[in-house]
Amino acid sequence: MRLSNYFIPTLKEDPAEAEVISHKLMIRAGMIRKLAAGIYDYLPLGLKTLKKVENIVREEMNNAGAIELLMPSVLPAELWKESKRWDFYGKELLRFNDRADREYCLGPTHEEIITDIVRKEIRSYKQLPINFYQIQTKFRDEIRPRFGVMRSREFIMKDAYSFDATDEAADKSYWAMYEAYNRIFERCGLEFRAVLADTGNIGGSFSHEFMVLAPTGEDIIMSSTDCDYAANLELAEIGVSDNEKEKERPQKDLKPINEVSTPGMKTVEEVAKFLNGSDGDLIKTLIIQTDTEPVAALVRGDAELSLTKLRKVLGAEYVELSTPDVIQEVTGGPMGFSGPVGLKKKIKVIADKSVRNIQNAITGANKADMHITGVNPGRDFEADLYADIRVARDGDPCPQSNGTLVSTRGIEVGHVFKLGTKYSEAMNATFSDIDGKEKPFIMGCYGIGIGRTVAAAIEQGNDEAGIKFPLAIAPFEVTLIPTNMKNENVKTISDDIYSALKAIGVDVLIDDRGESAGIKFKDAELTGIPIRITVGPRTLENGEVEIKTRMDNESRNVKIEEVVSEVEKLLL
RNA sequence: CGGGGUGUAGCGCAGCCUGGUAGCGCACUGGUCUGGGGGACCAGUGGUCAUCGGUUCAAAUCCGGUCACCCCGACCA
Repeated sequence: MRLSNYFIPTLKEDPAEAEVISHKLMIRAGMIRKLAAGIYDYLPLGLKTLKKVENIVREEMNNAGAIELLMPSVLPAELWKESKRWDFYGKELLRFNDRADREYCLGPTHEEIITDIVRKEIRSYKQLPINFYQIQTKFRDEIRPRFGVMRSREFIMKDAYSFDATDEAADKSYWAMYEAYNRIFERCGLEFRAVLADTGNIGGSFSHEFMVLAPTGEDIIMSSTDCDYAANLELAEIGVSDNEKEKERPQKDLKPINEVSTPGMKTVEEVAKFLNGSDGDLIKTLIIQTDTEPVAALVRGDAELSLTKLRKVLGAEYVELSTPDVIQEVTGGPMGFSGPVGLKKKIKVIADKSVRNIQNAITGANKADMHITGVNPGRDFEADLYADIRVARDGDPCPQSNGTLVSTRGIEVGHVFKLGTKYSEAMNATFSDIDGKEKPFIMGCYGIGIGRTVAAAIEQGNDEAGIKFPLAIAPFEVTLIPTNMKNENVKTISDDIYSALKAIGVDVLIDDRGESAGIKFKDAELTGIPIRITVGPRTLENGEVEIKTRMDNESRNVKIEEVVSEVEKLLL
């Protein structure tokens, strides 16, 4: 490509609207422009990068046996009503009506649509397994889009859906995708990690997220120091700690319970300080609303309740913090003074396992401005269940080895789910099995955010000068810079090298603008093209040109005749 | 949806408090020089000051409504 015939509108200054580095750099490098909140134009350079990622994804999906198709992005309401997600998906689903007042939405994901295709077309177990995928624009009306294409409303996603006859076969499909994802992100040149994840409102039985490691990531990953255990913070399990192992806890000095006045003190810190205790001496009692009934969740004062873990423990669809009204009704006291002793209503009490061995704890008294000291689990109240319901922290024991958990930040670029029969049952999608019986398909779904992968690569690779793209997904492999377009020798040799590289299939951009060398260098660095060849009178005197690699910013001079073979070596 | 903020030339910003000539840097156009790190000089182009209304002799500036965008939070494949 000749830059004089191309379009890369770079910017010298950071755009005011951008906050994170990838967003700033994508705008500055002329890859994207914003059209509306969370909606972006991909300019040529951005599109080119996107296509590189898409091609890697497409190749690996095809290798893994998945079959590409394309579904519409405007979807009729009927299918969404069948799966009940028309009601459950909420405001993230952008809905509208056509001229005949029929209801539609813009597709945020396509489980319903693919299930409809499969139930109409696949009759027999003999046609299974089958895995369809597409690379397509999605729309999710995010509450708060941000960080450019990392969390946009309209975005390009690769989504795949597997259909199997048996649970074992479905597991096989799942792990095949898991492996394909590993290859995809490896080929993209990213540092990433697959971690256990929550299934969220897609539903299903288990899932992994593929996280690109970056300090600016929105997600927190807990991983073990001694084994390969890694999970999203919200559901990272906590191993049994030493003090939890002691079944025979010392029964000394159990104090009687005692009501004390704690005027106006609602937070753990305030109460602990007032009563000369530490945060860990408190048992925090949270009243949680579930699908069916309110429950009390107990965690140590220095810990944080994980709603995700609680939801799993309860087997509930939804859990959320109760409103003050419900708290008053259930506990008899106002918000901020709840405790497990003397609850007004008999409700289920779920305690974190770390609560069991707290002695002489402080809890709310279920009365305004009152707390109780000397509370002992087992003596003063009994939990219906002790379980792991708190959020893991750095240094917590690993659930699978003797290691400890450490936190890292990541950007979720892919997610694989084993769905089971959630959609096939809801939509009556069945096949005839070998025994002649109609059975629902066992499904899996697998997503990759294409644009987000590009942004994540930039978050991972950048410096003061701009982007450092991994070779595989860089918009161009090589940029060729003639430092002075008025110098005939420079021009001729540049053109020769350009033609030679093109002839062997190298994706090369020649900066044949009449700009000064400085501007060309700045743009080359900003756009992150991995290999830069500089042709200028200085090195030409010795019959040489300069080769510089963007990733390590190392440069050296090579003979003109050797440029092509040197580039070939770098591309290997 | 709650809290905060911003809208002035293509981009980044000043001017607003204290009402009276719309300004700076970059970019852009023409020219001369320069030619390995966003170069210099000369001459230019470009704005309904988001929008609607109010106050005033006079509004970018003061007041109110609306819209858009950004940040924090809750939320989130």
